[in-house]
Amino acid sequence: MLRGNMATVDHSLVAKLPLFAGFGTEELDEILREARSLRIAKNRNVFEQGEDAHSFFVLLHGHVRASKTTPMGEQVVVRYVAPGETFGVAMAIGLQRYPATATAVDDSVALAWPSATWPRLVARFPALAANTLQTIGSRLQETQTRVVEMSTQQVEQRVANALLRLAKQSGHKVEHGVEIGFPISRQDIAQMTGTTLHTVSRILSSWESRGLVEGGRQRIVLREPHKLFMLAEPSPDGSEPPARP
Amino acid sequence: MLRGNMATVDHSLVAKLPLFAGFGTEELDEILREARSLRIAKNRNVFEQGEDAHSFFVLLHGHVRASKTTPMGEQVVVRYVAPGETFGVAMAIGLQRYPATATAVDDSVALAWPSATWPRLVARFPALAANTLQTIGSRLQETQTRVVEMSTQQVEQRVANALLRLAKQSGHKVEHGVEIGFPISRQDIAQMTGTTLHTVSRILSSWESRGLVEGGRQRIVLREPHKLFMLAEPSPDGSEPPARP
DNA sequence: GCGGAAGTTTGCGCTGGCGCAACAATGGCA
DNA sequence: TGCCATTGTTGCGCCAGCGCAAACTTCCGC
Repeated sequence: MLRGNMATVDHSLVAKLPLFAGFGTEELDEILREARSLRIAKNRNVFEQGEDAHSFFVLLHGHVRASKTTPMGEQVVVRYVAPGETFGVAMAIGLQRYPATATAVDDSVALAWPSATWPRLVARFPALAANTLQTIGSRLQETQTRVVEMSTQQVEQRVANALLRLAKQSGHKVEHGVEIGFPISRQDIAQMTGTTLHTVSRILSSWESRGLVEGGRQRIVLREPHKLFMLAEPSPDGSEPPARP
Repeated sequence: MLRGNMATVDHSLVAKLPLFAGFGTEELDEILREARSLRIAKNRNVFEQGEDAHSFFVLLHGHVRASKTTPMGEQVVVRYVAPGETFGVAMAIGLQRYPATATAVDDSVALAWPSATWPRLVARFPALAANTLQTIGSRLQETQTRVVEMSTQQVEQRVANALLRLAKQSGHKVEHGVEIGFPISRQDIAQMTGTTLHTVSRILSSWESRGLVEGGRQRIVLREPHKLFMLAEPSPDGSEPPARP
């Protein structure tokens, strides 16, 4: 079954989504009635950069990578979407087209609303706009943090930060540490941190030899998150002179 | 006069702000009644990173720089605020504290609302949330563009892009080109592009010798915006192989 | 008009990380 | 089971841009 109606969706799960914070059962039903659910097979695109923003989504299962391609053909990973998060909300922020490509990195399931329903839903449930504002605000924060890191940190620190963030978002405990909950290549990490897969590979190799992480094909386990954290965090020990007195 | 009521503010100007798009005169009055206007002398902070987010602002005159300081004491310029733009909207996106420091780079005037009024205003005028959503969405776009640039471009291209953006936002025509409309140092540009003031200085010197720009103390005139644009734009001529086939 | 602070320019040497290249390991699929 | 495509590893040389340092210029306050 590729598409279904909402009767098949776990209601108690949907009710917990940030997007629907503060909504009652009836309101929820009214909103969900407009959505369809869809499966996305691993490595398929949900939508592509530049495409008309026909729908917005909430991810229910799986993981989705949002990436941008430059005119030169280089790719940059914008973020990974975890279950419960919204994506493709271009229309809500005033865009006619998707600014990035969304690719399932695992078999995934999402709810989809036609973008055209957004204005009506917002008019009827103003809290939707407020909730989305919080979400987009958080994303802005994260993106700015990334800019700061890229401006001030070395590659090794950036990679450490990226992995810690992924582990926090989508990590699950395994025998010897925390494993990133979806397939991710050296290339992907490079595209998240503004470096090359070669450099990422070297860094991970070095970490592996020190017992900090354990790697595999598209697979990373953090064995010593605390040590990684120390690597990531530039210690403000020696008092740096403020640049602008 | 440091603080005044709204009677002194040019009404036709305020009515054009994106934040108040679609508002009628009476609604506008009701909102403006809650604001106070304030002057900020050049080089004074409107608020500081980490400080309690007591107010949000709309800039009426002047220019404000938003910057973040890392634990190591390094500064990164997040953006420059031009007249008409909102800033310090931390509360609206769910933050208790300002995530950055706002500094007037010129004598400036702003409207200020206590953050506590935001929930009430939004409840009364849902369009406020929608408008703010658009604004924050645009900012997210810009910040992501910056991430992409920092990931894929050389320093020279990034500086060119930064200057072109500043010129578009706050440039005014002068005899021999377009001048950035506020004082900006090499250091500032370095902090916008993730490099050092030395490198920026070298680049600008090189450009100046080629007649592309004209520099001065805290002053930059773009004499050949089009040539700068060509420098900034990585030409996708030779077809680059797509990284992810 | 003078002195000092802030901003800018420029030379020099060094290095983090990139680009290239070759090879190895892994997993999917026939 | 064996082949092939994808992904990962590693050595080597190079260079864009950083860090340091010194000198110069402009502006501002006294």
